[in-house]
Amino acid sequence: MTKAPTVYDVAADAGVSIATVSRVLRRPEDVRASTRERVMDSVRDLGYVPSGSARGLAARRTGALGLYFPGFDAMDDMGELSDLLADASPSYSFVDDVGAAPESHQFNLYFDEVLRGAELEAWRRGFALTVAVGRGGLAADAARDMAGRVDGLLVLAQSVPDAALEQLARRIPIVVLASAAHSGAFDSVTVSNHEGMHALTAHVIDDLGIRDIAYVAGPLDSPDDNDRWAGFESALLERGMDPGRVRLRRGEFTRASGRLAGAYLLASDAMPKAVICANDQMGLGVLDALNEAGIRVPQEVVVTGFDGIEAANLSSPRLTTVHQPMELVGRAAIQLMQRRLDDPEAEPASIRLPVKVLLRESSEGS
Amino acid sequence: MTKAPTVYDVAADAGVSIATVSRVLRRPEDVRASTRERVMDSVRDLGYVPSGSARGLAARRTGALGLYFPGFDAMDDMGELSDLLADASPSYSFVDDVGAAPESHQFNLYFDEVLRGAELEAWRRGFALTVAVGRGGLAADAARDMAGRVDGLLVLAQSVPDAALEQLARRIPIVVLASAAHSGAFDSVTVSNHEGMHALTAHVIDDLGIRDIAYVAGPLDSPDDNDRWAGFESALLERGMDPGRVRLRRGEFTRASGRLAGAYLLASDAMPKAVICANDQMGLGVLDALNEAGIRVPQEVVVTGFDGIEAANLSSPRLTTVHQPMELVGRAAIQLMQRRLDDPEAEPASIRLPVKVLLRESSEGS
DNA sequence: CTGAAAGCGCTAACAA
DNA sequence: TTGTTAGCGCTTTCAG
Repeated sequence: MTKAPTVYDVAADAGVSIATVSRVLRRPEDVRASTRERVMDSVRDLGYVPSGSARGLAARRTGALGLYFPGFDAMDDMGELSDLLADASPSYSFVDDVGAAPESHQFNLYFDEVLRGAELEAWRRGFALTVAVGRGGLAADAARDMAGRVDGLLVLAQSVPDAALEQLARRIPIVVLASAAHSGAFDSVTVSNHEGMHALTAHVIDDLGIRDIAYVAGPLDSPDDNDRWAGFESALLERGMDPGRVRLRRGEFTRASGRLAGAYLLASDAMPKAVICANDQMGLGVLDALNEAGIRVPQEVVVTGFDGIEAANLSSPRLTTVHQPMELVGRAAIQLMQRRLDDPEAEPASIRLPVKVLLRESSEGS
Repeated sequence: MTKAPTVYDVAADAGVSIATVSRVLRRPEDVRASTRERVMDSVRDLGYVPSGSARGLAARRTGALGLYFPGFDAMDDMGELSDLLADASPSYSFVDDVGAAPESHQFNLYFDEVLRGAELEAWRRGFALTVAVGRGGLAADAARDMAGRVDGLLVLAQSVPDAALEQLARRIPIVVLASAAHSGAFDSVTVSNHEGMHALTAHVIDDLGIRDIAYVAGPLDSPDDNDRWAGFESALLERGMDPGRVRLRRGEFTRASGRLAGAYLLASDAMPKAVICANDQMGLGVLDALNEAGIRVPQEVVVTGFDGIEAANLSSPRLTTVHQPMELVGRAAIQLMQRRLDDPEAEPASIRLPVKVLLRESSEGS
């Protein structure tokens, strides 16, 4: 790390001007082959690495896109680095984990997959991807900082205050994920929550012939939850059923709250023939409660989830669910961003991605 | 997106010099309160967002760290954006998923968790995190591009050719993840693969009293696999057992290859009393094979994995395994980076993180 | 095809 | 405490 070589060093070494060095790197075909090779040799010899900052400043584009998410749960603090370096801790330990059943936070999975899709698509288009996860009340600041270093920002719905978002939008393009709310102002990507739940509900009623249904909803302030309920509701209404008479439990989108909901239903006079849950975690929780009570799924009760997380595929019975293409959400968002970067004047567009109803053992059983 | 305001605009609006604007943003306490407020008002009014590039260029630090990983599996191509915008596709579809059992790629999980840890720790220290996943042969180029835009680079072992890495190291600090190979030259973070496997093996032999053991290894070129085998081997040697006589199967770290290994063992004359696998995926595959054959685990055969992925916690029976703290790997790497940034002359350090042997139903059963 | 020169927007001495 | 003034390293006309 002596002193990073610059265009000047390369130019001097190759006996050309800095403009030529720049050209060789950006538009090689505009430079005579012999010159180009001379420059490339110098680049290699000196170990030249172009400064992203300088390039970004001069070209007025950073070549990076940003992905901003609201925060995860708080995490355990880890030991200080000094301890680790001192090798003070044992290199392994035993844990009696028999009977345990830790819960992974659903939000992480969502983030992971969206990120993966965004990263892939960004890479294919030659962008770097910078990620940030907001914590506490500094969302606006963090987002602003990020906005200063990227060419465009992908933001998960509700992770940044609206006012701040509009401010940022004056500087760089914004694409909002998982929210049609802003659809007038921003490009956005959503999934067919409503349609998916509607289709699943219709299947349960029409194909399985079940009309005695309980619904396990999520938090009131979740747009996803609202959309899903609306899809459920409309399916009932279309069939002349009264949504108001459905046994409704509200959970926190967690497995624990699903288990609670399941317990509640078990304690009631009669179990419904189907329990439709607003997400997989809660569906798995209901499954837990039912399994423990010895109720057979799906013979006695059908259970369904929503999201299509991996765990829903590993439960017994495997959980029927509606899969949302999280990875595609990330990819589509980048595509939208590219479009806007290419044509800043385009009308704000909204992509709604299709979902897949995955019929599995928790509803289709013998 | 009319025209992004700059320090000059803010300065003019607030009636101060650009230096003062800069100060208000960087070291607010060096500016008189009244002035500071005047500037802040202008910042707000104009919607000023500092340019990361300009800042990075002038300060010679970008405030970002990079995380570079080797590529995932190829991904399906998605429809073109135009199709999605045209809303040509149905908003949902049904899939008969009964009996299916898709496999998720273990590597993704690893990446996700390391990333999460790195992001958290970076954020706490005021760094942005830029991620890149290498594909194909362009690893060196991608890494170089990244190196130009960050203050330090975290690189997963073997994701970048050694020669390229050394070149980059002349420009910015490098921290290598999951490899002690480079330990002389770079800061690095590893986990106690050897010790973990050793401890697990010792448990099987000493506590469970099993000496008839089969081993399912991973690919030959995996450093992780080598370390784990070495741990296994040493445990045997210490007890006067001959590793050469162990039934050894080599898999691809995938569930499918584990299932194959299981089938092979089933077809042999006599099943061993324990099958120790070099990772969880293969352990789960072995479990699959045994379950299908009606062999009781752990009563007839004990099965163990390595990694501690979520799926190993959801299988039946739940898989005994050695958990590696992937999230901590990410966090520790950032801590090491910080240390080097603070003191470029420090000796290269290597952190080895402890693992946890998780004893679960696949080994501890009644 | 190549060179000269003018910035890009900000930070950091150094003065005042 | 605040202003002046150099650059930071690169891209990009515009000439030649």
